[in-house]
Amino acid sequence: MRARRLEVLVWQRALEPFAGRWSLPGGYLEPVETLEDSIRRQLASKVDVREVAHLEQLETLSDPDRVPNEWQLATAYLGLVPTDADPAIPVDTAWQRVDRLPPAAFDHAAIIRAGRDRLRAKLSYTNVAFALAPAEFTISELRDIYRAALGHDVSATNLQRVLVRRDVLEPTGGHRAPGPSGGRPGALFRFRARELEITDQFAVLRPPGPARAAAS
Amino acid sequence: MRARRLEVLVWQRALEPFAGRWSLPGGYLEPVETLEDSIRRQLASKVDVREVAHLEQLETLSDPDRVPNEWQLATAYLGLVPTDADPAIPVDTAWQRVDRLPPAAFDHAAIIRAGRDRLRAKLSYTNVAFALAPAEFTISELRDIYRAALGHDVSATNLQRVLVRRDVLEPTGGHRAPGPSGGRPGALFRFRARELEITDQFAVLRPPGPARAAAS
DNA sequence: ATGGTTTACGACTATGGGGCGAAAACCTCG
DNA sequence: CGAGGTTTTCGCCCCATAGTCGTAAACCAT
Repeated sequence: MRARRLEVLVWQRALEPFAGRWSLPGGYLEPVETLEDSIRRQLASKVDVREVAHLEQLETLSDPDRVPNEWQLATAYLGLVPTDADPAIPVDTAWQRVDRLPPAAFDHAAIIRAGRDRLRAKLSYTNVAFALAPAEFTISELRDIYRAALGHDVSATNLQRVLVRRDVLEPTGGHRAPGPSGGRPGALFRFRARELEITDQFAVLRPPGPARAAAS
Repeated sequence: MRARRLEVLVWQRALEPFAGRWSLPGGYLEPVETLEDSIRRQLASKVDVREVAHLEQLETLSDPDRVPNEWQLATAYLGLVPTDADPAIPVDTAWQRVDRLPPAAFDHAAIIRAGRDRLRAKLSYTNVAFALAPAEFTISELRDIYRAALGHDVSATNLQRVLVRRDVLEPTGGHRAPGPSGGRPGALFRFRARELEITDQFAVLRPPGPARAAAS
């Protein structure tokens, strides 16, 4: 999230193929390391992004034509960085708006779309947003994040009610001072957990029985 | 689905490592082919399964220790076969119950669990069941499939209502003759589509607006 | 104090799944 | 041919949860 927009970190290729086009950060898997270790290594060395709050595998691409004159497999990962993190990035890299992406190299446009879709879906039934939000935030700020990621407006009332009921959000007790134009100060919230949790309530055709356990 | 049970097709390894333990069918990626092509080739040649109604990528495993004395990556796929398909399988292969799996080789037990979980989740918000069900079936038969895959009982009333409302099921008009113990003949249904479709109704925090389109 | 702005909260509505019981449609047996 | 048993179907009601809206609360500036 940058400037209330969902953005990707990409770098502009200097060499052929696809010189001048934008490419996702990445690199070769070294022996002997895990894919995830490799990703973290690439990010740390090439673009200095250590604040990755969430990392998950998207898909392994194997189309023989995805790289010209070469047969190259790639495993794409989705990595999320909080809004308040502002990593130093090399000169040839930049944050680009996901919804107005300049021409991308290889199949990276499709990967980015897949990542965006995965994020959108998971915003509905998980607490992934913890990986985009800062430690504390008001509902309005969180609303901006959801709006940018989902691509449409979101009701603040609803957002708060849903996330609090699901126990993914909790109030910190603090309040944020209002802006220059005044207004009631917003209550601060935080994510109860800062790792992926799934809300299982979406399972349909549930097991029978007199309702699920409820704390007294 | 075999005998009202969710089962996996595995083969018993003859050689070390893991001699005697059960292993998922698979093999090496040949140059130059897609991962999916490779899977289909392996299945067709090694175990003669051509009736795979649905095939989707699960995950790529890269733990350096997943194969002893060797560094081997693997991409796991989930493949589903309808109940009425009964492929000829080699002597060293067998269908094994997923919920009572004999000792598996490598990390295959985890893969099988991941596949089962993916299937369970998708039964809730997609029409994957088309890949398990025969062309026509009664609600009771479909109920058996859901029960076996989900691991718990399912209400037939609910199953029908939900799937028909979502427009994933449609009546064929035919009826199945009752069994030896009598009973009302069940109406036959079919899946409207025989490829993966997602029910988007689960998106929470929907875009605002005066309800979504409704056919007049 | 007044008006403008932002946030919070309660009340109402809509949607869709779960549970249950009665009715329908078939069997077998006397 | 009727009675009893079995399986399927269907309608009705309940409840959980999300979406909408209006009003009150809490702040600013003038």
